[in-house]
Amino acid sequence: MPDSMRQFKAGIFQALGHPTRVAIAEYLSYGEMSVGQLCEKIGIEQANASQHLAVLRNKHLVETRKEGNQIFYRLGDPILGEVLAKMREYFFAHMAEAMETLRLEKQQAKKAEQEVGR
Amino acid sequence: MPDSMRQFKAGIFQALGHPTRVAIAEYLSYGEMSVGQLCEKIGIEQANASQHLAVLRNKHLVETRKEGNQIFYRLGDPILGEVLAKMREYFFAHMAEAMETLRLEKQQAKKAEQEVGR
DNA sequence: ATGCTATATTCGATTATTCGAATATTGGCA
DNA sequence: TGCCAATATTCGAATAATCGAATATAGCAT
Repeated sequence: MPDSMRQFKAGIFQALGHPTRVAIAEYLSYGEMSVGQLCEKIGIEQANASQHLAVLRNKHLVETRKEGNQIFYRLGDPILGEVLAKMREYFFAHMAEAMETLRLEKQQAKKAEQEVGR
Repeated sequence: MPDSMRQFKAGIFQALGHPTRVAIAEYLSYGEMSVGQLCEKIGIEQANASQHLAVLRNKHLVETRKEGNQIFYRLGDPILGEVLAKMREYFFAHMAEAMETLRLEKQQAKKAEQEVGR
């Protein structure tokens, strides 16, 4: 496995390595959506959505369709939906640990805050 | 899907979002390996390997076993191997495009270098 | 043309990742 | 005990990712 392939795969993982982009990918795995719809569902600002969509576009993970004023996004390959499904499977298998991880991270964030404020 | 779950998933993708860590995960998907073996196979320095392994450990993606002087790593859950397999599938389906993406990125990197040097 | 709506891009400040170098830890062995 | 090999951690500098604000573009209606 040459390094160029690893770079390619890592690039895809990295593109999915942000909560907002996971949310986008999951919504799109159920069907296409306009940018506005994604913003509303996820609860993010338009510019921010565009930026995250640009990341996904640059890796060719999503494709677009123009309809009048708006742009509809969809997953570029259903395999990505399967990857997300695998991750869901993993998530449920590790639910408890997941919660623990998140708790610890939140706790550490709080501690760091305190240290700054002190 | 609450945001905490997305954070958890994104954290895992992000952990896999580096070529070296993809390499580590792929080697481990075939069986356990000591740190030294990983270093040799991948061609990285010991300290660097330890840092990347720490990232994977923090997300509980790998587990360890001590044997005398050395520490053997393995994937924490075979589902991860399946995720990697899906990615391999994706990779082969998009081989040509993958090469193009990498070419473009390399090209842009070169351009950025020139601009700095200028 | 003007204006309006949806989306994209650029900019700058902040924060997070990454690497190598140096240092620490741990286990076995003389 | 002292030493060596394997692994981990810390530190600092360089690079990359993130966000909001501002600005740009494109399509449609009047």
